[in-house]
Amino acid sequence: MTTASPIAGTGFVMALPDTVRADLLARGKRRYFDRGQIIQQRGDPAREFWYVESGSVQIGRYGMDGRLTLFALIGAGETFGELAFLGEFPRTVDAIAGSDCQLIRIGDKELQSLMDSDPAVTRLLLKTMALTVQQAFNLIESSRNLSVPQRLAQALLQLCGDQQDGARIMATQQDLADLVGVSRVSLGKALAGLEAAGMIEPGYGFVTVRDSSGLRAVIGG
Amino acid sequence: MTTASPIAGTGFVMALPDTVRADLLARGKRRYFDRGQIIQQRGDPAREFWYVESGSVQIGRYGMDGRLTLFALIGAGETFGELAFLGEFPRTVDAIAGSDCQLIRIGDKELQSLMDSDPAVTRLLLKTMALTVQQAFNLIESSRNLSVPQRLAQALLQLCGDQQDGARIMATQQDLADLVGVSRVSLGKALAGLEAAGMIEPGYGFVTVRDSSGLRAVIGG
DNA sequence: GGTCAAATGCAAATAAGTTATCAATTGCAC
DNA sequence: GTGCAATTGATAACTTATTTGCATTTGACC
Repeated sequence: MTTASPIAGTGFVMALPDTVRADLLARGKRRYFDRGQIIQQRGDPAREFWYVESGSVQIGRYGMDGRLTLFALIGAGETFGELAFLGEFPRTVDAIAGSDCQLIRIGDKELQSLMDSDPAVTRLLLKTMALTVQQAFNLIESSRNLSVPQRLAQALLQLCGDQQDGARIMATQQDLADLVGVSRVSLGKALAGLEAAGMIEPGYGFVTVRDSSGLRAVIGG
Repeated sequence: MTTASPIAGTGFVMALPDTVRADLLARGKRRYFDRGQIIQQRGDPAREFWYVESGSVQIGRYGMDGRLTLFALIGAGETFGELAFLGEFPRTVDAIAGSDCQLIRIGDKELQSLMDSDPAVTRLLLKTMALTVQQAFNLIESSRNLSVPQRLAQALLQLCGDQQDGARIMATQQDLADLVGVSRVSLGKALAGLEAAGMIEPGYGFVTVRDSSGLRAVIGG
């Protein structure tokens, strides 16, 4: 599973110095969640944030009508939940395990230890959060000005991260539809279009990226 | 002019302790911008952020095709530009004076002095940014799940802030359309709907809010 | 008060996306 | 292999919003 999130998930931990990161991962408490299990809900007190060691997590909001507004698919190596934690307010988004997954909990104690081992951590957090806001702006802008195929291309590129062509994105069409913010029907059409252009190959529960530069071209023009 | 921004503008300065704020406002350097004048552009180095003393500022992105994606209308008492400044990256949004306005510049020196006079400022900044992200999420969610009249009601409520009924929002229908993210035609229809319900009165270059609780009801159901 | 640009109002044609169904396919568990 | 649930494919009616073009109104300025 290789994912890089559009927003809400960050490479904060990845950006840490090697020794600091190793120390964190060695000492952090691991927790396991089964697919579909709720990790956090809106309104919960934010006593920690999470590092995803394996598996994937869906970040979004489940409306009272069952509607899902998905903000991000968080993959291995990324963190989530630092916003409410650092902002000291209750969770404003729901998090659900997208697959069986293994997380490392970072609470006050661990964060303090992090800050002690590297004074630049505070600065890094600030930057990380500023970046998150920018990505949120990008999401708003693209949802207003780009067509569905363009937004899909954008989402696919973000999900396959730095991977070269051939990356397999583990997400159903419904997942992608929720992420892009359209119906499954519309997403299916967009997928078919990109497939016809030879840029991707849809599978059962996954999508394989064949021509990432082609996807970039779709967004551009 | 009374505006409270949907996102990108914050009450950071307003949240400061009285004496600290007074000190900042007394010592900060004022700059004046004429309506339509460019305050900052994407790509500019971010050497400061701004406090709006009077007037209003439009925050958004002007696409190469002339399209505008408006993220916020910043009014008096709010700040903007802290994201790129604190994140230490170039501006990612354009800022244009929405009316003749008077700003106070806060650069490294002023921020340092702020932090010296109140150690809680860093924490406050972090919270401020986390809140901004939440507001961005709200914007994304509502643009996906709410109808145009609902989004318009939401935008109007945010723009009139804590004002009681009777608040006059200085914004053209085109401004509102850019902010809500729809065409002027669609916005006009939504406005007409709210007017028919007696909640607002459209004017020439402004909108008067007559029944803010009615607007809230529109969003809710 | 006359002029002019900005802002608003209006209508038809067009485009885009959604909802609601139902059928076909895939892959896992037994 | 056989069931079975999850996923994908496909279609049609419907709703919503956009685009385009032009007419009208408003308010500032001379």
